[in-house]
Amino acid sequence: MNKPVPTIKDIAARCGVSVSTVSKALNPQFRSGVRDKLRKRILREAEKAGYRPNWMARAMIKRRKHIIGLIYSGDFPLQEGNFHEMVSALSAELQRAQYYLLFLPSRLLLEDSSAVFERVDGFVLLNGKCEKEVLQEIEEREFPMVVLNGTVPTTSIKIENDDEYGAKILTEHFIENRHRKIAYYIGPVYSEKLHYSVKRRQLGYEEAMKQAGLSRNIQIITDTYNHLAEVIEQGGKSVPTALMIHSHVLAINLVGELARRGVRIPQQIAIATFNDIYPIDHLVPPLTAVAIPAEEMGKVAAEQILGWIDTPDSVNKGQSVTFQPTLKLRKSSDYPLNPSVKRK
Amino acid sequence: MNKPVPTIKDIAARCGVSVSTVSKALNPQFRSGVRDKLRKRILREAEKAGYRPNWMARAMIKRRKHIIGLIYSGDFPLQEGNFHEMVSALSAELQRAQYYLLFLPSRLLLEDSSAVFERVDGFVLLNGKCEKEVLQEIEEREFPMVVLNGTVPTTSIKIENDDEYGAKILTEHFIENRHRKIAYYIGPVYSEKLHYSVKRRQLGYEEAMKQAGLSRNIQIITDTYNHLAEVIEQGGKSVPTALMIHSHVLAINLVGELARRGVRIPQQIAIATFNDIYPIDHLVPPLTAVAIPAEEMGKVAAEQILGWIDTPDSVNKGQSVTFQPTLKLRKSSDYPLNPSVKRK
DNA sequence: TTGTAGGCGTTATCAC
DNA sequence: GTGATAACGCCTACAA
Repeated sequence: MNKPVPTIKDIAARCGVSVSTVSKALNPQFRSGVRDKLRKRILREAEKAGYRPNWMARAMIKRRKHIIGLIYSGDFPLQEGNFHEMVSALSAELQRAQYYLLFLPSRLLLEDSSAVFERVDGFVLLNGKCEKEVLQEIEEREFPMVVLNGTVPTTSIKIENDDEYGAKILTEHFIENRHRKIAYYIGPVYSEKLHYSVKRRQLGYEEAMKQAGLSRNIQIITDTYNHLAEVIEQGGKSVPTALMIHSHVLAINLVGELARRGVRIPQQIAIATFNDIYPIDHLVPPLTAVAIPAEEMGKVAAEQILGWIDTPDSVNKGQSVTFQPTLKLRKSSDYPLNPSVKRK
Repeated sequence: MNKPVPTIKDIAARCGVSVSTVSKALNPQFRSGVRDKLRKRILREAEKAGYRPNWMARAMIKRRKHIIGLIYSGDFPLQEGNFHEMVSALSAELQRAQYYLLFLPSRLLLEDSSAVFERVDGFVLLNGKCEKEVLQEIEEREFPMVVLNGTVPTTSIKIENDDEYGAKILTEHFIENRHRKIAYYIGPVYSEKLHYSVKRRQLGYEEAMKQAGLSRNIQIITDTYNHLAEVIEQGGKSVPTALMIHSHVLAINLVGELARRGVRIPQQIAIATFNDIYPIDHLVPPLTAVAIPAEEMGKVAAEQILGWIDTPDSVNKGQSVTFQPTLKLRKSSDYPLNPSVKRK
């Protein structure tokens, strides 16, 4: 805590040169401007002394704080478990450029926005949830902002995941395995406002079904998982043979219930869901899932925000980078159905 | 983004005084040193111009970055849902002192600790999980650190929750309601390493049982929830009438299963658990739970770390502030048993 | 009570 | 290729 940190002055003194020479030697931007031999000597000396540039002094001159504000609002998205991977990749990538993340519950911005704006060079908005006033101020001030994994009415850069596509390839996977009675299970609908991903996935599902000529088999299920399990156990003509489940939480509950009833997965019912996160691959059987490239998304978010900060003029505001999710195939859906065989 | 921000110089010019006078007027530490009338004029002018002190310039002189590192390691504690409340309160309290939180996955510290140390005035360690090397370096450098809600071998200040006490008052609540067959349900034990709270809560439970002369009724259940529900449904002499459940996740699963089987809660079995978080009070029936004062803990963490930073000498290292949880009584345990009535 | 001047650690400008 | 010197915005002895 109290060790005297060597400054550029100390290094200069040790090498018998001036501070400006040391500064030039240290900053690679001045390719020339200092003799190669001298530069090496200075670098060695700096290394030896454990010199580290004082970022505050640097920030003051460059007007760069090297800090990005990570905004999130409301409760932590507990169920949306890709949060951790995304932010982890984001912070790792930022660190490579010596940038760090400031923790910003959006309330902080509501209360004293100036103090926040003063401290950051830009924002990453998590999950795309944010109060309107905050968004508006960011846009007005023309602050760099990247929206990570969410939809929000803004002209900032957006990093998105193609939910529709994910549902489509998942449905197609079932179709390839010769399933025809494929349903989309979204669980009981308690409120009018569904998470936007519910609709997106439905679109992909319906598109795949239509393309396969299965429009008439489109079925959206809103049962409780207990009841649905009962229905599946009893079987019958209208009971689906494959289930695309909206949330992994719902999937886990249903699988547990089916297991209790002795329903075999995937033989009696093939199952797959979204978000490839723990404990999905530890269930019996492990669950097939649409995985979003969370790390990649975090990384790209970092690149985008840094790009905007570095060259504000050449930034393409309002653009969105969309990622294609992939299918993690596991036991729960691994059962090619033979359509010629009648199922009870 | 590009508006010229007024500096102390501008204010000085407008008032026709020197910068140092403005500085004195602005900093309340110089109670005297400037005429009251002049100070007011300067303050008014500063207000009018929308002056805000440049925190970087200030930080450079004062050697305070006004930034606290929030360290967390490994995966996000999905199940430990008090995270959000704690951090929210922490950041709100820090903001009042113009301090902000830097997001620090502990990996960042492993990779380039100097860069991190340079940027913060102290640390808050979340959930008490952290790599040894990191902890060691923090201690060596004598950096202020507060451990929030976790046990960790360190000499820093700790903010803890008295888990043992929580289990005790919960058990006593059952006892007051004339239960005698009170069990502690911890769920299937998959690995050798149990979360430390499992043991802590067990201690509190056993103590309360002993004090009530119920030592012989102590029962730790490690069934799956499906099987336990079956046992409860069938009833019998050895089946408990009250259940303290270690995790709210387990509780939710069990309650769902019991409901499916038509077991009445709390009449047939009284239930209570830990962590008073969503959706515990939305279940049917709402669940009694031991609530930890998450917000209070976050707030105190802020106070402690700020105190350490402000007056490093007077800090009581190694101290721990322990909070008493409280019982949130709800329907799931609200059923005074009459011991004279034989239960099936 | 007020102002002057030096310094915090760095980078940028312009002489040499 | 190198080195004074002036910023950056603020704080704080110390002098007036």
